Amino acid sequence: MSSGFTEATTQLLRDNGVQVTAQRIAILEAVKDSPHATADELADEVRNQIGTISRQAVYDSLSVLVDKNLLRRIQPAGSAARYEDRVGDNHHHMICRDCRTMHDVDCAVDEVPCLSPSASHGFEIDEAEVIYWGRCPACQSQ
Amino acid sequence: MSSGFTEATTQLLRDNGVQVTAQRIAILEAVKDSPHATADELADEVRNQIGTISRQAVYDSLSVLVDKNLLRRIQPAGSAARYEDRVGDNHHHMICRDCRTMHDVDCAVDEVPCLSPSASHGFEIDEAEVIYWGRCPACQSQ
DNA sequence: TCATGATTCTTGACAAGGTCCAGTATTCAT
DNA sequence: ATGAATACTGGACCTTGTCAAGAATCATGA
Repeated sequence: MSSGFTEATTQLLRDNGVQVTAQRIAILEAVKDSPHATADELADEVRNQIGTISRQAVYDSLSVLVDKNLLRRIQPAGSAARYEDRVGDNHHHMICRDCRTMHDVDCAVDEVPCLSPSASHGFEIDEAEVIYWGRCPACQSQ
Repeated sequence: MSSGFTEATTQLLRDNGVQVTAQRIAILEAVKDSPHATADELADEVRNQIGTISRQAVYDSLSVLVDKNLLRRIQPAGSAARYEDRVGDNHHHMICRDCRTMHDVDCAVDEVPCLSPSASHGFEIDEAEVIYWGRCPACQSQ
């Protein structure tokens, strides 16, 4: 948005060994501005900022940023992948079945139990993804 | 498969207010035979049993059966929807990042905590979906 | 500051997984 | 047995995402 933001974002990319391009800066800032947006929504937002971007560049940038752990990808059942910049903590999501609104939720039982299923079958588990499904207050009152 | 199975399946459909058709019986039995299969895989299996079925009928049947709670749909990131007939208990899944094998896992912390996020934001939660991501023993030893 | 090579972006084709629609066939209740 | 309700078929279509080849951009050393 402002050049101040852009500068910080540039530094963030550099610090993480990601080549700096206008597209990547714009994508990263778009995700910050609207967490839980889809690739398509982000593309639209970026076009408002820098005029134009190809679909492929959106997907490429998002992949790189997810790989470098600057973004997190969430892929709820029945909808396109969504992205957020809140990384490094073990938080989960709550999604409304009707309007698909997504909210962040802190880990229910304090991080460790989240990674401990009752029987691991020899699996080496690195992530426990939790999604709470239900109805948001707005949709309940209808 | 055998007519004995078919009869039981017929009854199950009737008991749940689902109109009985050859396609639905075949779908339901295919899911029993191969849990965690995709719609496409199930279609193939059904074709082996009853000769032919349209793609649409597969999707329609699966939707009805999921709605009536005779099947459960699981939609892990990066792969097509999968179906299982183990319904009514609160079990979760563990998926190998490499080979995508899916295993059932009983609820980690005993059902109740699973449905209790730390802050519900007014949501009325009806399901906590948990997916453990990691690597299966086979893929670890490579 | 500029040339240079490496990386990234654009464009267009393609694929998987689902959905929509109109017409036909089946099932169920009377 | 028959008609109304429901389900199935086949084909077109949409969305989300990937692949590939050439053009543009970025980072580095001189």
